Amino acid sequence: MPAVPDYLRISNRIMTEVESGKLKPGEKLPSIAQLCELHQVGASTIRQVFIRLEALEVINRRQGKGVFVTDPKTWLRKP
Amino acid sequence: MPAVPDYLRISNRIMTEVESGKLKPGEKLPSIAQLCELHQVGASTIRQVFIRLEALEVINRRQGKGVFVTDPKTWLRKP
DNA sequence: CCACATTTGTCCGTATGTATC
DNA sequence: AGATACATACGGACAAATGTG
Repeated sequence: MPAVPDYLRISNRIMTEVESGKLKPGEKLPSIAQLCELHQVGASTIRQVFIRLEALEVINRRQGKGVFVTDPKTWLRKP
Repeated sequence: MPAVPDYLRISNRIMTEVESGKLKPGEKLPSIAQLCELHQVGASTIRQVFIRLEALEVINRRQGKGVFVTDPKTWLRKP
């Protein structure tokens, strides 16, 4: 078993990319299908990523439109 | 379709029960099988609940042992 | 208005692995 | 060894919102 499961690895990677400026607030993430292809995982795994990132307020999901990145300043994190 | 999906409804319910004292910090949640029975959902839905609650640091999952509640004071929330 | 494609949303069942008791 | 319980991932089915023509 991997030390870090896919859904956590991908979540952390996305958060890092936003913090580094590679992904900017307001920007739309690739579609689920594209993320599946990119990370070589199933759609259900991407869904776990989204549930986690949404809980932390890192992303904003809009049915039919896409998934958008928020500003790191609004993320939920430890004090 | 329900205004609030199962995984959110159940997540919120658990958080409310901890805040109200019905569930105490350190306490073990019912098993996945029991939660499925209790809420009449599949195990995959309970998993979504756990992923969300873990992101918010409301629970602590320990493989083979169980899922334990944390103290509301340590939860991630909006300032 | 309608038809269609795209995209996200939700839920389920199953297979397999790993830790604990 | 066996039972229990959590962990991860996958694929399928259907719903709902959006945009385009």
